[in-house]
Amino acid sequence: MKWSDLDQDPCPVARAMSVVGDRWTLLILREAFLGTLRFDGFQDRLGITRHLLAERLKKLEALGLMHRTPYQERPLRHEYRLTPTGRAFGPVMLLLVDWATENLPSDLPPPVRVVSLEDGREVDPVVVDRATGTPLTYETMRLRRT
Amino acid sequence: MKWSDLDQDPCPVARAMSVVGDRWTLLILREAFLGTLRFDGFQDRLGITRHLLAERLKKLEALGLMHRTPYQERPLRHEYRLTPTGRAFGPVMLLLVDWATENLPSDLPPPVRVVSLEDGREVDPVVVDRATGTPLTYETMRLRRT
DNA sequence: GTTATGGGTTCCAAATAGGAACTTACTGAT
DNA sequence: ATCAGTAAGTTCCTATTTGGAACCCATAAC
Repeated sequence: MKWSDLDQDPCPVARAMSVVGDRWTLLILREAFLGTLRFDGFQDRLGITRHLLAERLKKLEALGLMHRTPYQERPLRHEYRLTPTGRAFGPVMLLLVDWATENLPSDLPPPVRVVSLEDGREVDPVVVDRATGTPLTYETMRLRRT
Repeated sequence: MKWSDLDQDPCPVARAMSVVGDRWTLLILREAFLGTLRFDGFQDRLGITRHLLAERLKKLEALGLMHRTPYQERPLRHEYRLTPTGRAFGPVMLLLVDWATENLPSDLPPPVRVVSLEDGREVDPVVVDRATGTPLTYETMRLRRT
């Protein structure tokens, strides 16, 4: 299997990995969700090399998670924003944060949290089935080959 | 930032990336959720090199997502199973599958799906707040630096 | 004794990542 | 007019990871 063709794989897990399986990409998305818009903003926050940052942003644009739009001309400068596809990744990011917080221990307090826009309180996510409302966990569901 | 220290980072997104940010690891977890138990089972299914598979399994064991137990002695042979931490990754995997299916198009039908153990029907996941039941999307929540 | 099975390790080439300097196109200050 | 600064990259070179194949070991089966 070639890494570069992973985004064409029929398996959604493989296509998801073409996004989150690249070094740095998840952190770039974190910054985007936190409101970072510009190339140097990502670079300063993450300490990623400019070279890789340019590549990752290009790939995220190609995959449709981010888009680049000019915020000024002369000199031409662009900003990077999440597309609807990128924003739809929000719940996945939330679940990743929740899972890592609960399952990969750290002695330092987390420098980010997810808050409700309604009341500003930290959210406590649970995945349920849309139709029945049943919580979906390893105990109530299975991945199956079709 | 050193890649090898990512699992010690105070940010849960960084710690999550230490799991899903390695090449192959998400696919290894997919196979584990599908029921694969043995080294050669993973290797046959994925076409990963034995070298990398051994490394990834070691890392997943070290991070606490999988554990290795003997299923026979003479000759000693082990199988790999998800730990509670690994099984807790189930809802994240489910959300990743759902997001990729909806947002990263493929012309071929997906070779896996997630079904309910109760009625066998394909699940339709939605993330809600445990206390209020409010759906959690980009429109109702934000990641914040603390 | 030879072949097969399961679970690895070793070796080397190829691809990817990291670090630093360089480039382009301006703006604003001296 | 020159110099420093800003924003967004690109280039070059080295270090680390990955990919591919072969090799190793213990045992069982033919």
